[in-house]
Amino acid sequence: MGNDQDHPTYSGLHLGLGLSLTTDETTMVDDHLSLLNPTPMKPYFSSFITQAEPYLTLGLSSTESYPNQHVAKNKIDGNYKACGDDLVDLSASAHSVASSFSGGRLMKRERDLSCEEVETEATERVSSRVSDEDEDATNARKKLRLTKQQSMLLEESFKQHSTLNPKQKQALARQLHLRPRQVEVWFQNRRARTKLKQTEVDCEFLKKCCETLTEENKRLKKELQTLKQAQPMYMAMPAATLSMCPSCERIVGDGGSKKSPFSMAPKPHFYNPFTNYSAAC
DNA sequence: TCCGTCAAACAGTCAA
DNA sequence: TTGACTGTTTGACGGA
Repeated sequence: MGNDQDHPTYSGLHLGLGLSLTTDETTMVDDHLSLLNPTPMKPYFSSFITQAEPYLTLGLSSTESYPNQHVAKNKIDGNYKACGDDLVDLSASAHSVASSFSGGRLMKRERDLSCEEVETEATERVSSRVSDEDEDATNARKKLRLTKQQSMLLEESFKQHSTLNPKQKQALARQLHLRPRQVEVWFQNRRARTKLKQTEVDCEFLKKCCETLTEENKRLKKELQTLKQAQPMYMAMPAATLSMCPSCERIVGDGGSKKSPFSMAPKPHFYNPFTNYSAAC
C-alpha cells in the first residue's frame, strides 16, 4: 500500500448513496464495556445497532481534480489511521476534506463511521495521495477526530483508571484501532483537562468564599462601630480584663467567671470549609 | 507524566 | 441560504 500504481487514477467527483450499519463497531464497544462494567449500557448501544442511516457521500476521485489543491494537501498530509494491527494509509482529515466539499452535515456523519467503513471509504478516496503524504508527513501536524464510540470507550476506561500501564495501553489501542501513543496522548490530555476544570471549579468556590467573607467582615465592622457608639465604656475597659470565648464568641470579663454586661450576640454561623472552628463548641 | 502550546475540527452567529 | 468570522474543543507535539 502507499503506491500510486496500486490504485486507479480517478477523474472528477463521485457521488455515492449508501446505508450505514455500525454493527461491527458497536459489538466491539459493547464487548469492551461488558469487560469494564458488569452492566453494560445495552439499551444505549442497541440504538446504534438498529440505526440504518442513509447517507450521501461526495468524494474526490482525483488529486488533480482538487478544486483547492493546496488546502487539501495541507489537510491530508501526514494523517493516517491505524486499523487492526496494520497501519492503513488513509486519513481522518482526508475524508473530512472530501466531505467538506459536500457540507458540514456530511462531515459530522463521517465522524460516526466505523473504522472498517472509514477504511473502505477513505482508502478509495485518498489512497491516490499517498506520495504527497510521504512528502509532507514530517511538517504537517497530524490530527484525527475520534469517533463517538472510540471516545466513549476511552471515557469508560478513564473512569476505571485515569492512568494506564503499558499493557492496558496496548490493549486499549488494539481495541480502538489506534496507536498506543494516541491512547497515551488522549489520557494525558484528559487528565490535564480534568485538572484544569477542577481548578476552575475550585477558583469559583474560593471567589464565592472571598465574597462571603468580605461581606461578613463589612458587617462585623459595622456592628463594632455601632457597639462603640452605643457603649463608650466598652472601649474604656482594659483589654486584659476582656476575653472572648472562641466557641460562642461572647465577650466575658475576668476569665469569664462572671457574665459581662457587654456580651455580644452570637455570631451568625458562617461555614468556613478550611477552618471550621464551630466544631470546637 | 505533566505542562504549555499549536492547530485542525467543529459549532454558533451574523450580515449579505 | 451561504459564506465569513469567531470562539471552543480536542488531538498532537516538544520540553521539563
